[in-house]
Amino acid sequence: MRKGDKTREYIIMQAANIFNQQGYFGSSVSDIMRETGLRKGGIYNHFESKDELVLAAFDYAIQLVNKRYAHAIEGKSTALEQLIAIISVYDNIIEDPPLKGGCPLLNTAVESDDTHPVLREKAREAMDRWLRFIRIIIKKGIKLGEIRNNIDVDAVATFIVSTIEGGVMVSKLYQDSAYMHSVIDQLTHFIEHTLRKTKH
Amino acid sequence: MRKGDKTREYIIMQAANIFNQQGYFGSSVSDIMRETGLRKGGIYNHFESKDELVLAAFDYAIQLVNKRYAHAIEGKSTALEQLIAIISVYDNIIEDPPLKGGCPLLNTAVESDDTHPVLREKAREAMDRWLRFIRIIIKKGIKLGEIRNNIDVDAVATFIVSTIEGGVMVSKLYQDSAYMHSVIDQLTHFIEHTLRKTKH
Amino acid sequence: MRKGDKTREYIIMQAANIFNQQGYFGSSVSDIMRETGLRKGGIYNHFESKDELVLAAFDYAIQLVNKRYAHAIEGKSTALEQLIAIISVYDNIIEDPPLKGGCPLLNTAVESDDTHPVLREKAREAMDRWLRFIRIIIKKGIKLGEIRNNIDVDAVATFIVSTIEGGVMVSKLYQDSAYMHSVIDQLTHFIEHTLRKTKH
Amino acid sequence: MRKGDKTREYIIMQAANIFNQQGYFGSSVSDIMRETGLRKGGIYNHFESKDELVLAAFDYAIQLVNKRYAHAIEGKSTALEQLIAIISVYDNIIEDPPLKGGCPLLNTAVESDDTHPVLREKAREAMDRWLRFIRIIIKKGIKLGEIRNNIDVDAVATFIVSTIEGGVMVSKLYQDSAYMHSVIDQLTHFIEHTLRKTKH
DNA sequence: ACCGACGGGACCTCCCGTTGTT
DNA sequence: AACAACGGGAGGTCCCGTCGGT
Repeated sequence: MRKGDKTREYIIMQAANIFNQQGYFGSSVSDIMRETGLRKGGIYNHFESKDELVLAAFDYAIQLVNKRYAHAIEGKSTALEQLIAIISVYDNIIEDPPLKGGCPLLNTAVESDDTHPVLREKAREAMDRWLRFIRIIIKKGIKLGEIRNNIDVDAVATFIVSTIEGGVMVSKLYQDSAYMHSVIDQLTHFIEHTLRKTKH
Repeated sequence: MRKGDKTREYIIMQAANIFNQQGYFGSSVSDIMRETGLRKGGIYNHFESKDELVLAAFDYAIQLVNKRYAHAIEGKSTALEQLIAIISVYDNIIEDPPLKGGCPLLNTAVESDDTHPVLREKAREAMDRWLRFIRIIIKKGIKLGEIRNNIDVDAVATFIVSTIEGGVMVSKLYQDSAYMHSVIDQLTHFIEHTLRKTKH
Repeated sequence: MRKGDKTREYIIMQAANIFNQQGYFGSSVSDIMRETGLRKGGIYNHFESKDELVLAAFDYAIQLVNKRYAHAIEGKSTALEQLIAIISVYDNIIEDPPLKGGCPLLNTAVESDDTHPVLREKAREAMDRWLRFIRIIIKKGIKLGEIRNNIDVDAVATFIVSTIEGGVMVSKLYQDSAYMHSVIDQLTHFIEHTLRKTKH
Repeated sequence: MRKGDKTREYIIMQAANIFNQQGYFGSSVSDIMRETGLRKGGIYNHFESKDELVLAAFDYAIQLVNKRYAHAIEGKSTALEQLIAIISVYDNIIEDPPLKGGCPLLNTAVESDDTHPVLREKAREAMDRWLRFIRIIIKKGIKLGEIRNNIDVDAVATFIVSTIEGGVMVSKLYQDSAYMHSVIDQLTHFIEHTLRKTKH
C-alpha cells in the first residue's frame, strides 16, 4: 500500500465518522480538514468533490457494519442462531457503534432520500444486500427445517430489518441502550416463537 | 387572527415541508423564501432565526401527525382496535404522508441527535408523548382483559414504535409502500396473536 | 407641549445616549427601538431618517453640555474664575457625564470627520461656539486687567479646549478620572500662573 | 517572506487606512475588498474575522506612529529636545498623517471605549506605552538636571499627551493645521518655561 | 401617533473548488 | 503528494425605510 493510498483511506475513515454524525449537508470540507489535519489540496488530491468523498465514506461505513455481521455469525451453524447473532450486533450500538453516529445506513437513507439521488442509490444497494443476506439465512433455515415454511420470507426480512433500524433510531434519540435492548428482546422472542418450527 | 399570524402560519407550513424533505442543514432560508414568496425581511419579521423557525415547523409537523392518530382512533372502542388503527395511519405514508418527506419524527430524530441539541430535545419530547400514548392504550387493554397481562408494556410500546419507524425508513428509501405494508402485516399479526388475550 | 412633541423629545434623549456611546455607525435604529420601546413606525413618524435623528440627538447632547457651562459660571464674576469653572465641569466627566459615553463633541468630531459631512459640520459649529465662548471670556479678562494682554487669545482658547478634550479621551479610555484630574490641575496651574496678570 | 505574508501585510495596510478613517463600525469588509482588490475568500484566508483584522490593523497603525517618534528623537540628546521633537511629530498631522484619518490611537480609543472591549484593551496598552515613553524622558531630564525636580511626572506626561490628542481632534475637525500649531506652540512654551530647570 | 408587516439590500462569515508552488 | 493562496458565491442575519391600517 502506497503512501497516497494510506492517506486516502485515512481521509475516508475520518470523513465517514463526520458524515455519519453530522450528515452530508451538516458536514463541511473544513470539518474534514480539521479532523484529518490535511489541507484542502491534500484532500482534493484524492477526491474530486465532496460528493465523491461522501460516497467513498459510505462504502467504508457499510463495510465496517458488514464486518460485524461476518464476525457475529462466525461459528453459528443454524439459521436461527445466525439471525439472533445478527440482531445482537445492535445490542450495544449506543456504547460501541461501528462508527460514531450510529448506523450509517439509517442515517444516510433518511438524509438522502429526498436530497441526494446518488447517495440514496448507494443506500438502496446496501439495503438490498442486507435484506438479501437476511432472506438467504431464512430460506436456509426453512430448507433445513429450522424455520416454519409457511412464512412470507420477504416480509419477515423487511420486518426484522425495520425493527432493528427503528430501534436504533429510538435508542439513539434517547442515548439510552435500554430501548434497543427491548427491541432486541421482542425480536428474539419473535424469532424463537413465531419463526421457529415447533417440534411435534 | 391577524394578518401577521396568518403569514406566520403560512411560513411554518411551507418551512415544515422543506425541512422535512431536505433536513435542517440541507434547507436554506433562501429555499423558504422561494417557497413562501416572501423576502428575508418578511421572514425574519416573524422568526428571529432559522433555529426558531425549524422548532416551530417541527411542532407544526408533529401536530399534523397527531391529528392523524386522533382521527384514526375515532370510533374505535377497544385497545386492540386502536393499536391497529394507529399502525394503519402509516399504511400509505409513501403516497399520502402527513407532510412531504415522510415522518417528521424519524427525520428530525436522525438528523438532530448528534448535531442540534434543542431540536433533539423536541424530538425526544414528541417521542415521549407517542410512547406514552401507546402505553396508555396497552394498559387500558390489559385492564379490560383484551390484552395479556404478562407482557412488558414499555418494551412492547417501544417495539411497536420502532418497527413502524423502521418500516417508514425502508419504504421511504425505496419509495415503495410494499415494505411498509409488510411491516404493518407483521405488526398486526403480532398484536392479534401475541398481545391479544386468548379465550379459554 | 403636545403628546407628539414629548415623544419626539423622548426619542432624541434615548438616541443621544445611544449614539454617544456606540457612535453613529455602531448604533442601529433597532437599538433605538429597544431603548425607547417604540416601533419603527413610531420613530419614523418623527424623523425622516437615521440621519435626521442623529443630528437632532447631537443638538440635544450639546445643549446638555452647554447647560453645565451656564450653571458652572453662575455667580462667577471674574474671567479667571469662569475659566476655572468651565474646566471644572470636566472634573467628574467619568462618574457623571452630561450623557452616557462622555463628551459628545469629542465623540462626534472623531467619528464624523472623515465619514459624515453633515454631522461634521454640526460638530464644527459646536466647536466654533465653544471656542468663541472661551475667547470672549479671555478677552473680557484682558480688558478687565485680570489676564495678561500679551497672549495669543485664539491660541490659548484652542489650547484649553484641546487639553480638556484630550484629557477626556485619556480618562475615558482608562475609565479612570485620575487622568482628567491631572489635566485639570495642569490647566488650572497654567491659568493661574501663565494667564493671570501678575501684580507689581 | 512568502507570498501570503506579503498579501497579509498589504491587506493590513489598506485596512488600517480604512479603519482609521471610517472607524470599525463604519468600515465594511467590502470596503477592504474594494481597496485591496481581493475577494472575500482571499481576505478570510488571512484573517478569521473582521475583529482579527482590525486588531492587526491597529497594531500596524501604532507601529507607524512609533516609527515617527523613533525617527524624531534620533540625534536628540537632551530630554527637552526629545520632548519637543515628539510634539513636533504632530506638526503636520493634517497634511502628512502617519496614515489617512489622523491619529489611530485617538480614533480607536474614542470609538472602542464603549463598544469593543478587545480593541479598547489594545488602545489602552498603546496609551500605556506612550505615557511610559514620555515619563521616562522626563525622568531622565530630571536626573540630568534639565528638568525641574519638583513636578508631578505622571501628571505632566498625561498633560502633554492629552493636549496633543485634543489638538489633533480640533485640527482634524476643521481640517486646518493652524489649531495644531497653536497647541504645539503652547506646549513648547510650557516645556521651555515650566518644565525647564532655570539656571541660577 | 403609533404599530405591524414587509421589501430590498448589505452585513460578516463560510462554503466548495481551483490553481500555482514546493 | 501536499500546501498555500485565492475566487466566486451562498449562507444566515440584520440593516434602514415604507406603507397600510387603526
